[in-house]
Amino acid sequence: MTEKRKLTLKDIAKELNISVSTASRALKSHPDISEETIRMVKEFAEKHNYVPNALAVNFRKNKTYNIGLIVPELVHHFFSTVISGAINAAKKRRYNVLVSQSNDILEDEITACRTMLASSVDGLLISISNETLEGEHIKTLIEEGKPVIQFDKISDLIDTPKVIVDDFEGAYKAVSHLIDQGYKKIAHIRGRLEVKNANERARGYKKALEDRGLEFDPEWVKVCSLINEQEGYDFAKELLEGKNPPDAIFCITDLVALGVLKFLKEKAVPIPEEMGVLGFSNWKLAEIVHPGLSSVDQHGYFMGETAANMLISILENEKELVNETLEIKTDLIIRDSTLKNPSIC
Amino acid sequence: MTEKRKLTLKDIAKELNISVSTASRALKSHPDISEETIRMVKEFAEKHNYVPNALAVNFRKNKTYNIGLIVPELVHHFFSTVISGAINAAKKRRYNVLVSQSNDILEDEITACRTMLASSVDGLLISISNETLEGEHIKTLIEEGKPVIQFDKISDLIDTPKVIVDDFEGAYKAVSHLIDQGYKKIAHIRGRLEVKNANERARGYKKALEDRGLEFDPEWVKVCSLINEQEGYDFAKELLEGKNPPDAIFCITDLVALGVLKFLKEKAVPIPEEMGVLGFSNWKLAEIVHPGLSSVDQHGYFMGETAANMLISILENEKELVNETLEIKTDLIIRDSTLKNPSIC
DNA sequence: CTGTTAGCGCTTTCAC
DNA sequence: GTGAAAGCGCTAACAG
Repeated sequence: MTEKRKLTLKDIAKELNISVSTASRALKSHPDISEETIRMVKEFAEKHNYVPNALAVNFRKNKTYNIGLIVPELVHHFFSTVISGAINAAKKRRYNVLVSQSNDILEDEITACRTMLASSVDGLLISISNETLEGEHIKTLIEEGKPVIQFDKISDLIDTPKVIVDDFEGAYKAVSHLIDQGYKKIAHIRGRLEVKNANERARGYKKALEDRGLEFDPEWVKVCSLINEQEGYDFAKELLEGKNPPDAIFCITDLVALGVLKFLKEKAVPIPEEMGVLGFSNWKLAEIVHPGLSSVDQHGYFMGETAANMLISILENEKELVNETLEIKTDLIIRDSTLKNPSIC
Repeated sequence: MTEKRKLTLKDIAKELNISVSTASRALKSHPDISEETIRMVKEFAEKHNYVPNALAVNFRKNKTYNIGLIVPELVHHFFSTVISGAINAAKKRRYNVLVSQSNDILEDEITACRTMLASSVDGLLISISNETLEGEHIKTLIEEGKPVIQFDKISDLIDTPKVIVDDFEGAYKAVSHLIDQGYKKIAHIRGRLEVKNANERARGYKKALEDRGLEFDPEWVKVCSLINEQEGYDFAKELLEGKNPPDAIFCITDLVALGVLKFLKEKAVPIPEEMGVLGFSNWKLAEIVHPGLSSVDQHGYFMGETAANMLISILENEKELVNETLEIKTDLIIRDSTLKNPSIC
């Protein structure tokens, strides 16, 4: 590194025979300073390529213009979409985003929070790990005066503003659509019992069945733990080979639905005629797979933007910190995997 | 925000009737300080939950322990994998990563670089946009004393250390595999002519054909611009309907290969028997799609780790800044889409 | 309109 | 072993 010593205000002041404070004010076009001095200083600064020392400014102002963002997994279509939205929103307001991942491990999440704090972000956006409950590490951040906003995977035990997807409504819409299409025996491959999003989706599923007076068989609810393709495949097998096989399967996420599709294709079950399949998240793969997978879009990009803007508004004191919860509505994306009866759509 | 005033060294010093410098040194177990003072200070700090003011430390040391990372696109399997690797590697060495994206737009990349500089990262990892050529904005960073490392999408006009994938070798191995499988007329749907990675892959393709004395027809080379599924679909159509249809297609990336597969399935061309299809990048979808898509794995996670470690080594002065280029070898992942002749594998 | 001064919190040299 | 003091670069209150 050439490490060309950087020009400071002091240098400018000395060079122009003015004081440091005058130079500082001139660069900000402070009203006290004469037009001429301002011009002179700015010209000099421009010419010598003066860049204020950000570290010093941050220190002085006690602000970094960095916000932290922690997700369970980075290589994940939904989360990377959220990150993308958050970064773009932050960029517009001259904030940078420090990204970290917990790998769904509490220990890693705690470390990430600590490093964030140490490298002094002004605030934090977090989607918690499956293992997080009380979130002492998050409360610590808040106590240190760093505002925190939770998004997507949240804990109600941690009192912060929240941006979430309306999972209940998404599931309700999805299952209602299956019913509209004429499916009568709808199964649900759900997520873990301790995870809020999974519970909300399951609740939406149940409610839709109830509201429409459809049969419900507890055997139709399967609980994933890893939430991967293999589980989808295995549960599809279990469901189809059970005593009371369903005629549609609503899956906690697209990846699981993919496993279901795979099993059905192997068994040559016609989709959507004899079995409807519906996913959640509307990943790229839902569009790509064959037949196209109907899914619930969670608007991840918008979620990222919203959470970032919320945080920045708080940081800029545009807005008081109230622990509101913002629910983002989902969109049902209908594709071939549930279009048994296209006319009804 | 409650903004509980933070404990400073001065507070500790006053409380314990020692000087600030002693307190500072004690916390670092400086050899000059007596065991007892060290114990006392540490105990007090622990008890009162002292956290050093990172801003002040950074300012003093002229170092932030943040590194910047700019990619063309965040919602992209390969890049998010790289980011994941970089973040995890950085975390191990107590660095944080500031992530930004250029959307493949030069203007956005310049802005990102500027904001990075302003929020004072210690160094930068960058994969440039398709529009970047001279990279004045990157040179500026280097002049400001911030080391930069280019990865994946690089420009030889910008003199920095680089971490890249051995695209030539990857393509060469891929095409050689097709030849081994008995394919004789191998087409290539390639990327843009101005993009280095695309050229390297095309070079590998050509070389493999030459080395094995296979036919080459210029009609077999199609140039993508958007590099998406639709282009794959369209070019597959063109190729199959051409005068001299190929019996295998090597695609610049998995997404394009997916379009090819789609067309072939529609036309009921048996894969791999009558047409081999090979992708590049080994995205999740290659594994998921049916039939499984053979692809070239670029080891994105390792690339991210490598680039981050390289940068941090420079920042920590463990290593001189030499503008070496590190080439990561690819792995050919063979799946059903090219397994015409499994015995040979 | 401009300069002087103090200080942000921490590290580090130098002196005792 | 410990303390005093200077200073990193910038901002801002206060004084003229």
